[in-house]
Amino acid sequence: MITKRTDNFDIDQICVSGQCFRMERTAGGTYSVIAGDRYVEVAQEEDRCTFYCGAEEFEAFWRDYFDLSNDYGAYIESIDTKDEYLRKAAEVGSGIRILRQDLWEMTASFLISQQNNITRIRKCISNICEKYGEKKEALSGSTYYAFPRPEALAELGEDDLKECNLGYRSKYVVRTARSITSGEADLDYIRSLPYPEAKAELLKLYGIGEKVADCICLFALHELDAFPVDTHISQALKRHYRRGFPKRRYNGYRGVMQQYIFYYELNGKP
DNA sequence: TATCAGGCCCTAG
DNA sequence: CTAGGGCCTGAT
Repeated sequence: MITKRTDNFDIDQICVSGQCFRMERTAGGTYSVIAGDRYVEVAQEEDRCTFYCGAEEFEAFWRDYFDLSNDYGAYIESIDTKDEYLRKAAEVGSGIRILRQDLWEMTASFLISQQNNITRIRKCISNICEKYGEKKEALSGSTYYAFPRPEALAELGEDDLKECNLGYRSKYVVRTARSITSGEADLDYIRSLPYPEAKAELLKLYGIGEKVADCICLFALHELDAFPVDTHISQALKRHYRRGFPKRRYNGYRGVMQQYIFYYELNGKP
């Protein structure tokens, strides 16, 4: 295990922010995090976090995963002092980080997320992992399931994932998995592209529209300019930004502001 | 019973 | 190009 001082980092806020679906509070008050085929537990007290993994693994993977080398205080300080709504939202969600998650896992996860609620999204993903993912054992001895590779889902029938409660999204996931294994879509290539081109490639996949593509860009490709607009964000923007959200002001990190607003709308209000 | 939840696809006009 | 119906499923 390794303990780090962490500013503007709140593991609970990250957990409920809705960008990751395989992080949860454990009985012991720590958080379990599954990313691809990796697993770690995190405990936080104030501004000190303990990661239950070796120092090498922390440096090689989890530091980047949690975006710990980035200065979110600077993002928050840049907010327009006259924009009380955004300042409040950022204050409430100041511990949020934009994680660097796996591209395939985010693609499948946000295909599932559409017209769906977070509780059920988590359930769907957990079902898929248990049915098609590799069973693994953590250092602590607890077992978990890795997220299945595209190959494992590509061979299914289009409706087979309905058994995992995906409903009509089943064919979206299966067809997209097939596009990837067939080489029709190349995730390594997409990863190498700048934001607009990467988004355009993602939009070619069956079941991926504007909102889902932006979520994938933000949470997997770490394109901080991606600004996913869902029903909640859309309503918040109408209420607080009649003349449109000042995207220009936050050029380069608009997606961070989107997350503060999203978190505030869903979890921040009394 | 109807509506909605972190949309997208497809078809008409 | 824009509007609108249909789609799985569970919660309210």
